[in-house]
Amino acid sequence: MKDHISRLIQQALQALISAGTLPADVEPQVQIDRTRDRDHGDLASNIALTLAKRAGMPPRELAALICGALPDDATIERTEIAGPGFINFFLSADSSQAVVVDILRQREAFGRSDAGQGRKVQVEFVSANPTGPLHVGHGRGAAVGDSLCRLLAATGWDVASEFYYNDAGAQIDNLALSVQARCRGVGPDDDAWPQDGYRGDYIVDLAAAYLRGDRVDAEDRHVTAAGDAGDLESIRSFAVAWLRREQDLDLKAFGVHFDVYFLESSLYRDGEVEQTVQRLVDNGHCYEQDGALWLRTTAFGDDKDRVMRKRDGSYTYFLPDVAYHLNKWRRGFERVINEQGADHHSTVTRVRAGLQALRQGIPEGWPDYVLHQMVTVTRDGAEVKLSKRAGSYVTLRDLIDEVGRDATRYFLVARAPSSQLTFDIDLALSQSNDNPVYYIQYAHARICSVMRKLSEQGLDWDAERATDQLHRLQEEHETALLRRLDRYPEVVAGAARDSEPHTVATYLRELAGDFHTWYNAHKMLVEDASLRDARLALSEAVRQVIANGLDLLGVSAPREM
RNA sequence: GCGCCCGUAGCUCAGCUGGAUAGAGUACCUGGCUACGAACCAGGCGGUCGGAGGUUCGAAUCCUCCCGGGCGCGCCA
Repeated sequence: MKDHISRLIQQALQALISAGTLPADVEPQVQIDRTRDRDHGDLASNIALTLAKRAGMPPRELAALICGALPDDATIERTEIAGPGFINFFLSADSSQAVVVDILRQREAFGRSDAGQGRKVQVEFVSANPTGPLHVGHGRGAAVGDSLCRLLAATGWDVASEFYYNDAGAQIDNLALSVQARCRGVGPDDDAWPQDGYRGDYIVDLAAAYLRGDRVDAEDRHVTAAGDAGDLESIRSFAVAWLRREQDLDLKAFGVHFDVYFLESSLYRDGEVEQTVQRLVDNGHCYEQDGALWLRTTAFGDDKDRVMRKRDGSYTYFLPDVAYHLNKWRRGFERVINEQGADHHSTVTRVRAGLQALRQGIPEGWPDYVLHQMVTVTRDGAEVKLSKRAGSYVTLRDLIDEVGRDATRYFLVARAPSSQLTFDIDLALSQSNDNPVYYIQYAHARICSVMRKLSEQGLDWDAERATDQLHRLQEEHETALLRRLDRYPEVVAGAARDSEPHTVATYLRELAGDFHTWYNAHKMLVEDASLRDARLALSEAVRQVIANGLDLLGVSAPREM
């Protein structure tokens, strides 16, 4: 609807330009806003305000000219010039109810678009190293990243999700040593326990599984334990596979899928790290100092230069990161979104600087980053900091087990990633209207239930009768509900464009609220039977949009609760 | 000290690339169940948008400075 009005204004402006009223070189960016106040109509444009100066006339005068030049169109009931020069559009009743027909025709496709035009986008998220169970922060990354994938797919992008992990660095050595110590009966509090060794009960389970000679089949690797506590190499590969499997199970329980698991070690194996160093050196951006090889990232906006190759000859994590992103670029992703915890924000400038230094024609702002802030978990008003299994942090598994997948996903995605998030376990558990996810799911279940009950009484609604009655849905609550439904495609498009899945969560809470309000005012059986079909059609449209929206968040839409 | 994020109603948070009288939930107050889901609804109370300047027709939104909180500043990842 917004686009439609926008086109009409464009036509009016063209007409004014042809008539010589407006200079020919104006390039109007027509902006249409939803009005907040019903008195201001349905849609409003500030076009006259922004063009007034160029046109050399007062905004209200220009607004009147534009209104006069608008082509005749059935969707516009009337226009009004208000305030400093806004043009308010009052849409005809028929046009606002048309959204119901649209939704019922398009079903799952309602809200989807082809904005991405099949272009390739990659979303990398979670990317936890296999040194322990996933924690709440990973959970936030998983919820946000997966919803981004769903949103991008829904808006016409060719999406690939990816999980990147380091299976060979110092952290993994540390893990292997911890498990080895445990295999030998050493405890975390003993003197023989490795420095900075991993604590947490999972090390105990891991050691036991290793000694038993378990076989692990993870998403991307399969390993059988040697069972020999002296074989550190074997322990290492087993521990990595074992923890990867545990993470996979958590992600699966969370409803999150990855198309590709990318190993940092493969960059070394395939020579891509070496090639990257060589190219950087050849491009003249490197220098040696204190026995290390540095990259002059300050030439690309970083605040200090970075070491690529340490004195001992090994590479810092920074270099494989650059090699990894070059690899992504070569795979043809014109858009890449890296979803990470904000504690890694310093890598953003660094990786982009490294990519610029490669001179491969990679755009300056590539790749995109979505950085999420910290998550704190509270119960009974106090912060929860520990879990038995992981020791020092709350695991994703803890939350899924305690409050369920749906509530966990909703809560972790419902806030802007840039804001810190407090996960209130008591709220997530409560099955009441306090809890937004239950409130939304309840609306869906309630509609299904109503349809079932009416069907049992032989009162199924009829699409033709509904279409005939629709124009009579003009009561205040129904108008609000219809307007809300009409906004859904814009919400989805905006959430995908700006990488802000939380706007979908907010929208659904509001839609559910509008529905409950409206429904309670119009019980279908007792109210005007001549409107029943239209009202049931509207209910079904609401149900469909809730289902579509929840699907984008990876939250289920239950038919009964 | 430097960089990034945040500061909006008592509380938890929205506020769409600047737009009209700043919104929602919750809490609190007042009303509403012989009804297809009351897991609900109607109304009320509640904010100098952290502070001060600036940009402009217009600023919670953009710029500068200050205050407060978080995170990061390693030849760790």
